[in-house]
Amino acid sequence: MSIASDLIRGHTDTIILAQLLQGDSYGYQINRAIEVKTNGKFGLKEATLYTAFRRLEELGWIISYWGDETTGARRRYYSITELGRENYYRLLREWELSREIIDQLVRTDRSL
Amino acid sequence: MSIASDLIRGHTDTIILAQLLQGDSYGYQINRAIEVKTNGKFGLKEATLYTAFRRLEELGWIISYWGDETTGARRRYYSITELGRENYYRLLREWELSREIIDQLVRTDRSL
DNA sequence: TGCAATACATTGACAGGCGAGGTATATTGA
DNA sequence: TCAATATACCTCGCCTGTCAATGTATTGCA
Repeated sequence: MSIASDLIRGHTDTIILAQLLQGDSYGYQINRAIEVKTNGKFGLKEATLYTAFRRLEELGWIISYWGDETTGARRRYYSITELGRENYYRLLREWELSREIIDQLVRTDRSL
Repeated sequence: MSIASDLIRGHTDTIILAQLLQGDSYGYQINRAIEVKTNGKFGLKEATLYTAFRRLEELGWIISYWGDETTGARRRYYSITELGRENYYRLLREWELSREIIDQLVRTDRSL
């Protein structure tokens, strides 16, 4: 069972920002890290990942630069900005709030 | 601070089904119950609510019937079906799984 | 009389996820 | 040697769910 698109929607930005908070990274590695973290249970689709990078860079939450690989495929690295950091913390709070609300609503309240 | 559309997306069906599991009800009342449950912090938009009813009925997860109000505005009542019940439990399990995964991913893992 | 509350419904715009397709380099093993 | 696999990036267009705006009708109350 994998996570439905609609359940992940709205969290991709936060997930990417959380990864970048650990240090600069590039698309492929970020997705690998996510897969490792979830024991292979989850990974962002490539199209989703790169769409998100474009969006986040346009918002000024991340900036990108090309790595100086002398061998192998080229890598575009991403770095979180101060604005990105601020928004990450905001999104995290929003998640925590909505998690509680959803948790309350998707259950029947026989026990209340 | 209210819940962003993208965070609620994918949960409306589960929320509605959870309400109907408590007994038959109609749109307006279901939304009232949700508002009460969350102390006014959250409510589904009408368009979202009625769109969801159409979708759920088409799926065969709920059925509807007109109430026999002799006074006041007419009410369309909804009832959860056996298929709806099964899917509710499935959606609940999916939420519990995705909640854990998202929770893990939106945080930095300094503590791990 | 006119306003708020109750109650339902539709339309069209919008945004994000993603399947499908594409490019290029390096390694490995049959 | 050369095909397959892994690494690494990217875009187009479809699909789906949310929601603002707008409309209808009834009832009660000031």
